[in-house]
Amino acid sequence: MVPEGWSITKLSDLADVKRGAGSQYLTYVDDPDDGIRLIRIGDFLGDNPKYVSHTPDMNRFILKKGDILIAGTGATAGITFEVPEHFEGFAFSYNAPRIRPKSSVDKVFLVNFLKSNEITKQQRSLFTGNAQPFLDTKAIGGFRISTPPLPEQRKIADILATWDAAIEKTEALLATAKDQKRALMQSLLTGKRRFPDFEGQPWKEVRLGETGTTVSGGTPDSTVASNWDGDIHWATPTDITKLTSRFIRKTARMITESGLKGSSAKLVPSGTILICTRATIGEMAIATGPICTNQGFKNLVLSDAFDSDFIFYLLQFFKKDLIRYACGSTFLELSKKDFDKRSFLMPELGEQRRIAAVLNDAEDQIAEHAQSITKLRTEKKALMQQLLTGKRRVSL
DNA sequence: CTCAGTAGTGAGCACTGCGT
DNA sequence: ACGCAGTGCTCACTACTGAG
Repeated sequence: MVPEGWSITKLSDLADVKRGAGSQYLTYVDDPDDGIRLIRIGDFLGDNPKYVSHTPDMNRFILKKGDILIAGTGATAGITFEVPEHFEGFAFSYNAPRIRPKSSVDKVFLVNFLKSNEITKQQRSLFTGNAQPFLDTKAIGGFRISTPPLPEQRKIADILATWDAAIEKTEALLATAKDQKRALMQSLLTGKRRFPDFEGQPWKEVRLGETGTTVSGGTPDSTVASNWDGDIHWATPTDITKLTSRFIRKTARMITESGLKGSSAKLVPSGTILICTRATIGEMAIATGPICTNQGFKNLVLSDAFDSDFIFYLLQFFKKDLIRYACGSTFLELSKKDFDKRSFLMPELGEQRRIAAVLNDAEDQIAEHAQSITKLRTEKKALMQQLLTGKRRVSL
């Protein structure tokens, strides 16, 4: 159903679609000064700069403000990326085709449409390639965009832009909150700043092994079905890296009583700190209930003299010191012996709790902002669905 | 015949599961 | 605790195709 006054246009009529520089054009250089930056799919989400020499051939592959890039292959094929201002003048790679909007379409409207469900639905059927999904320029140019007249496009773009602005503002608040937490950790966990009630009380050097019991984990035999899908939480490092808070409440896989008994996995109580010590080193979480882990962990079951939140923040702050002692050729691993030996200066329980309370507040602030961002994103998505399909019309 | 664009494959990397 | 096997992902090489 096309809303009244709208038309369906192929992307190639609204924008110029070109693949970027293939390997035959690329000469990589080590020194950024010797060339220009090449933007690849990996640069959409994180910075992974690579530089190529700026030969005359490369002039065709230079990004301009307002360009949109799309992942042309791989698992992320189809996701789009707006070229930020500071990417202007960079080159783009063969696997990251460029979409350059023409003047007949509102750029912001188009960007939003390309990010909407309307496009992802179409894309799946357009992928070619057996081993890996591949989007050729013809397929990209064939994306069907339903467009209202320009004034309506602009109005929709304006509305969505205000949501983007709100998201950006909250992201800035989140960044500030994170900075503040870092500063608090720096001053409170090193004893640089003390609370008046505790001033003068010395901190003691404590080995991790002395804070409680260190328990490792294991994997039940995966060929025995009766070991799995029980009601005991069993964590792998992936469960930890996916967390958005310091607490772990559930795990992707669950094991049974017999799986627990038949393996070296051991159940640890609520309040235990689970620390990844294999491949991923230093990621950690606090258990909110009985849980066990695979062998990639050292789990710290604390004695009464230690506050789990405090120890969590302390280890998080001194993560680098844990990583430094990890060794291994295939991948890094921190042994139980080395883990237990690491020592840190710690105050008495009362001061631990006081410090933890301040850091918990800072963490709550961060979580609050992160939640607002998620909420704003969800709301924007719902709004996009309505506005970009013409289900909700704007008044001009 | 040449070359730009296209399609497919595999190298290489990072990570985790699991046997020893 | 150690290291191999397997998986998933991105990047880049290479061969093919068709236009000029």
